[in-house]
Amino acid sequence: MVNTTKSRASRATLTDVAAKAGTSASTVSRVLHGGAGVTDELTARVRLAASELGYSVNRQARSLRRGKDTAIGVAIEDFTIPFFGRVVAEVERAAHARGYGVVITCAGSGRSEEEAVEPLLSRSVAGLVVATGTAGAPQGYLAEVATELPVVQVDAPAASPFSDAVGIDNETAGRRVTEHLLARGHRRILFVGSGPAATTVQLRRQGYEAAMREAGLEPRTTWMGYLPSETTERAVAELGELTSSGADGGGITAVVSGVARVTMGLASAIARLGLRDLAYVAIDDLAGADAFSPPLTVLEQDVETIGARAAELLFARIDGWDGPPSHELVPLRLIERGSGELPPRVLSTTTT
Amino acid sequence: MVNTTKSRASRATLTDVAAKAGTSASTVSRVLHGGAGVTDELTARVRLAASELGYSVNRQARSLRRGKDTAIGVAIEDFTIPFFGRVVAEVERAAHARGYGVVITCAGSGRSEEEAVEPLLSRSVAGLVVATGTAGAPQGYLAEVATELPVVQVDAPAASPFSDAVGIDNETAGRRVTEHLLARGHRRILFVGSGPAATTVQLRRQGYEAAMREAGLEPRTTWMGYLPSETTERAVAELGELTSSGADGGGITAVVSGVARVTMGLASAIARLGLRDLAYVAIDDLAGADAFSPPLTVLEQDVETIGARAAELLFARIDGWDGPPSHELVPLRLIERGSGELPPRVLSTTTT
DNA sequence: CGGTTCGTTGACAACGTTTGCAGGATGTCG
DNA sequence: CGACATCCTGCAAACGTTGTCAACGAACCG
Repeated sequence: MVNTTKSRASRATLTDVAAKAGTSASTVSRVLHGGAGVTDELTARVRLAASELGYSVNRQARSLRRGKDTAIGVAIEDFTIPFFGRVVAEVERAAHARGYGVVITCAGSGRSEEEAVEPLLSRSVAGLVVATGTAGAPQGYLAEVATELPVVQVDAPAASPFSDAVGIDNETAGRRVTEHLLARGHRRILFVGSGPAATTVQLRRQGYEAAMREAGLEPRTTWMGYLPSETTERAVAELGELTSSGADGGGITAVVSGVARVTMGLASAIARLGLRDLAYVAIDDLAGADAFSPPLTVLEQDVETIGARAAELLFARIDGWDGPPSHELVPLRLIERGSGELPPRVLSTTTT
Repeated sequence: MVNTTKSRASRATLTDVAAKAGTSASTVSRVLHGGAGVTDELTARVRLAASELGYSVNRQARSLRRGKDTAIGVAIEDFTIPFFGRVVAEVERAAHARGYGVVITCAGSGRSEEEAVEPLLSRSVAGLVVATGTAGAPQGYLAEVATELPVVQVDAPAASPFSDAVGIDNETAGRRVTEHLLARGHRRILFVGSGPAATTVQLRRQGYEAAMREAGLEPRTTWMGYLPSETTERAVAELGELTSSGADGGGITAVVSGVARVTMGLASAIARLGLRDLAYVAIDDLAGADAFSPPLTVLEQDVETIGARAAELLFARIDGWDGPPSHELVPLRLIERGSGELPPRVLSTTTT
């Protein structure tokens, strides 16, 4: 009763609840968290007092005492990319279900790994989900962090000796889309990536190249910009030439987009250039892919499963599981919508 | 030196630094945070010791002591929606620049406002960015929170008496896209929204209706699903009928998409139905809008500015600014890409 | 040369929670 | 009826930081 006036100003504390229930803070803590070993009658009294005061735990104090926060950290390369947003959504859902908070940080755009992750570590997060796969290889610092803290990498370019990872088999992805086009008779297929720095894209390209070489064909790769507009401009400038008969005896008849980032711009360029007979397959699904004409054939990765598995692995580690580092691969699904099933364009100089 | 072995196991503490520098924790705190009133020589010694030990502050302890965390909370309706991802990116950038962390929570999908925000409040965040505008009106709980804590609402349906808000003028948005179509001769224009519950969409519809009535025309509204696939199915079923001559003497010749959520599905349906002469304008820009055929005319809101201003307002409040609640409106920009500039379709029963 | 003032530093308490430990009460068995 | 075990509860310390307060030394002025 003595605290009633005060507790209006700020949040009610354990001591407030204890006073109201006529007991001690320790017991209140036990009732609300520990659970066991308290009389039913007292438990009820404490519960009542707590709910009347609208008590909820002060997590700073708890974390300070325990040395670990009931929160996980999520480091994302770029929040504006839909892939990462979907990962965040899944991870947040899992965390919330377990009473964990989610602290985020952006790991892209020139920040060092250390600079990006420090705000998370200084909060003693219980674990880390790191999704910077398209940015580059994991650096030394993250390995160091992983020795003290569970870390799960999403969309990691390769298995890590120091942390769990969830993602797709990027090389297989590159291979599958290429084989899809090869099976439909395409021979001159162009691979488009966002830039040589992104290791996941490099792996996808390796799959593409392997498939091409096995078919006795010459791979051809080009890089386009980070932003859709950059990609579009570049693609408009390049695609016109590339699709017409080239020096090597014929223009390309099909394009593989190696990463979502360039898919949009490429599609714009193809539409703008009126290349209606150019086959087009993209790795990563895209909202609105079936609004294109023709609707876009994509190799979809199950982002929700990736996010969910990442969270599951992380919480297993937090709960003390101590198996060897695992690298989970999530199945891919090719969605045939039309653009990837176009036959090779008949060359302008030949039959009918 | 005595702490060296220990500090390898966990993070170095103020006391560790103090011991190494041969001074007290208070002084180290002053050097590293307070700044003033310490000898240059001692300051240097402390700095050296801190960097050698790789010290970084334990924010739980600081927050516990200060009563406020150097972190802000961000409540988002749905992380998979690009709009919110972009807001998060901007807010995170601003927070990081000021040394603040960002704790996120999802406020959608059946969670009560209280349930969503509690994990943030129990961390004593210094302020809140709430972006749930498309979900519904702010409820009482948030108003209560806002009395104790700076709150900025993003994409808020209306000005709030209890918190700052940043967004667009939704009614004007609805009006502008409608007038754009009216100016091109359209008379039978359909407004499509995601559902009557979203108040921002309701406001946009009011703008649409006002413009229509002022032109002496009858507004027509329909609601479509949350997911693109739902919208597509519904739209395919409805649009065919609506665009052919109807009971009122003619089918619709133009469509307004009231919110990004349905734009994609609508575009898919239009493409699938082959309605090439149906004019189409959407509120909210969309990645890939210019890959559609014809490229999609949109009324774009400057999401980056919205996010940045939200952060600025919030930090101004955190710094103690105490002006009246403001409701900032961010300018809109109509991007004519083609789909909105199509002339009214000639009715199948008439001339030529 | 003594007194006062200022500048610099360290000791200490407190933030709210958790948890080991001890103490008290109750019940049971010898 | 006494002793011992069991169960429940409260006390107190600790987590790392910050900020108040006092103390110490030096410098300056009278």
